[in-house]
Amino acid sequence: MKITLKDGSFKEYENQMSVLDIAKDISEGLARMACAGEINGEVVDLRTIVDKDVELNILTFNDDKGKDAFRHTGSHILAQAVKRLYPDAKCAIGPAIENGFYYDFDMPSLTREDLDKIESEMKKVVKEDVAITSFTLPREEAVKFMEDKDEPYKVELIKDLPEDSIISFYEQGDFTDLCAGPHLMSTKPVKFFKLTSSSGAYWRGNSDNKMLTRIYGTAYTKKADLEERLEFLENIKKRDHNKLGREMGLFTTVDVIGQGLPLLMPKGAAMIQTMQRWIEDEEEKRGYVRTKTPLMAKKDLYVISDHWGHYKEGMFVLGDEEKDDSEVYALRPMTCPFQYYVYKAEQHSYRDLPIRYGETSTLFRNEDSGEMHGLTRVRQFTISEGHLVITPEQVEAEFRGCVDLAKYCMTTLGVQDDITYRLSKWDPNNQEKYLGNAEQWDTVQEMMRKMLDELEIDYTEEDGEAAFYGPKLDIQAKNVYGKEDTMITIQLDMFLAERFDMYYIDQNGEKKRPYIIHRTSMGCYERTLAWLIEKYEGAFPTWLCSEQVRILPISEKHHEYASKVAAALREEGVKVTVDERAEKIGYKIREARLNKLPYMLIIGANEEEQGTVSVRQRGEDGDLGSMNLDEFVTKITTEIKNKTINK
RNA sequence: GCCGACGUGGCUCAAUUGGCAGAGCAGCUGACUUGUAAUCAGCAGGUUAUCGGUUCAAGUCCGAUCGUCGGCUCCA
Repeated sequence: MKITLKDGSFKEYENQMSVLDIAKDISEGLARMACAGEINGEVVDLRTIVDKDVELNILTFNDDKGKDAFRHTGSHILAQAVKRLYPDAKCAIGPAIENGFYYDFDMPSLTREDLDKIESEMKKVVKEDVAITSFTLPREEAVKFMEDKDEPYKVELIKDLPEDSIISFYEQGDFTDLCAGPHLMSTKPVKFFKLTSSSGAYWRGNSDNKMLTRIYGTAYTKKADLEERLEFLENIKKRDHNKLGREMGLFTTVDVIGQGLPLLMPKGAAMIQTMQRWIEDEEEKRGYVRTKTPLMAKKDLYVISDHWGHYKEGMFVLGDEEKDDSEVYALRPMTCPFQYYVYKAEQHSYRDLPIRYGETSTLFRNEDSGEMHGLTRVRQFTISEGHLVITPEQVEAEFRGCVDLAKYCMTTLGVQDDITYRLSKWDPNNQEKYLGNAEQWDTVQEMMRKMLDELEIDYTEEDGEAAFYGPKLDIQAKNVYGKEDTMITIQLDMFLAERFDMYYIDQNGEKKRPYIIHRTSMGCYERTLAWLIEKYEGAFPTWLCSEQVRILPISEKHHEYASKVAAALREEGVKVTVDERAEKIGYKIREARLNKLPYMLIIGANEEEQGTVSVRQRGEDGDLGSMNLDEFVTKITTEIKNKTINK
């Protein structure tokens, strides 16, 4: 047989061989590093026997899939250690994940001390160099096998597989697990690992099921890599918006005000106001008209839109349905129907369309108590929400316009490389969650896919992420911990116009249903602020800073000139303060640097005499030397006007 | 909502494991009038998240509530 390798070279063998043996034949070094194989693009075990011509790639820890195999073995070592220490624990599942692995057990919750003990036991397992072997059983015997071991979760998993399945197992010493593999040949290579945390997790990710105990860990082939990872985890805490944003005085929370209700402090509010003014002006340039609609409405409105049916639990409802149904109101969780009634207040011709409504819109959503997080998941938030009422012919151009605006926003904020696009589709296996039928969904999803392809946008597709009234293009970003959030959304809605009886009069004088695009330009301002804090570690682009320049007079003698400089800058719209405290210049500079201000102007006798300012930029080597005042004013106003992203 | 950890001046942390709540930074007052990352001195700041319990005695032990965090579930 002929084995073609990744580099194009090939090897010929007379007899069948395992992937590992082929690796050994290539080099002993490669065999030592091998975690798995890849045959014709499919991941296989090192034990897999090759008996015909194939393309073969040996995967090591340097390959993502090799990493997964390595860490998957890590999760089995964890399970073996847990079963030794807690024989009553029942195993559920234990996959490799990005940056590590986890394993779910049905067992009492664990403390950090427990994790340390498990870690020590894992070290023993590794040291024992336990050989890992695999075997298969027919489904029925596999069920019996796991029943005998009293592993009910495994039994359930096997029973879910087709009747005629051959079930594969991996065995390492006193531990055997149901597992599709691949795995390393022994426990020995998994030397450098750490159990990072434990938490609760529902069996099969369903909140109706029992909560299991999940243990998270990570593993590396080199000690230095593990240390680097742990150090990284320690360091990102410093950028966490929830810590840094509070430290910097951007926002705070108060127990008696309540969960998910952050207070934006003057510095944070100033930043959000800057973004809001920018977006509102930009939208106006792009043909948006503004509405200002109520923050609450009678429940009847939400009944028409069917939000009442889908999300009543998530709304802040005022009044008592039992007592007097006509007096039941709810704080608005979205703006759509309000803007629809703005549309409906007048009759529209096809000539009026597209109509682009925008509103800086404060919304209220009664999120579950465990969901709230800093500024990213809150109960009251503000988005630049918009609804485009359009004819079917305009869908493509308007969708393109929305994407363009979104991209413009991301680029201006300097985060264009940190985002991914997701086409959020309905869940065909859960149709009752959505309006309309399969045919309608297929049509509109296909329409979106086509538009995205034409725009050459690289996107993923995901089932079950759509709104109940239509598919979405979601622009996603990850926070410092790698957790993903939606920053911007563009949604194609094919049902609500019908429900609200919206129409326009076409060329023939007939009533027609418009399409509606729901979209945000700046998603949630709070969430965007959080994202910027983490992205820039608090050192924001100048145009976004609540304090762009701080003037530092050397002594009291220069206060007058300092105020003159401040006035000149303020006149040009620069956000400037003067530090008039009787402190040494070194002290003032230190503080301004810790505050991550973009510019400091140091002012003393020299500057006053020559009508200059001594400019210091944020960062190391920030000293820009002496500049004429006019020169600096031009520099900073240009920077602000151009929304320059300075490093 | 579920599992777990945590909650001490504005911030960061102490309090010898149940025995007088304390320090640094920040703040205020005064002196110093300063040239590119911390001048000195003094003052003030607390019902230890809240409520209840155990105890001669509670920041410390127990319970409830509120909040924060790590996850799960959810996210129009």
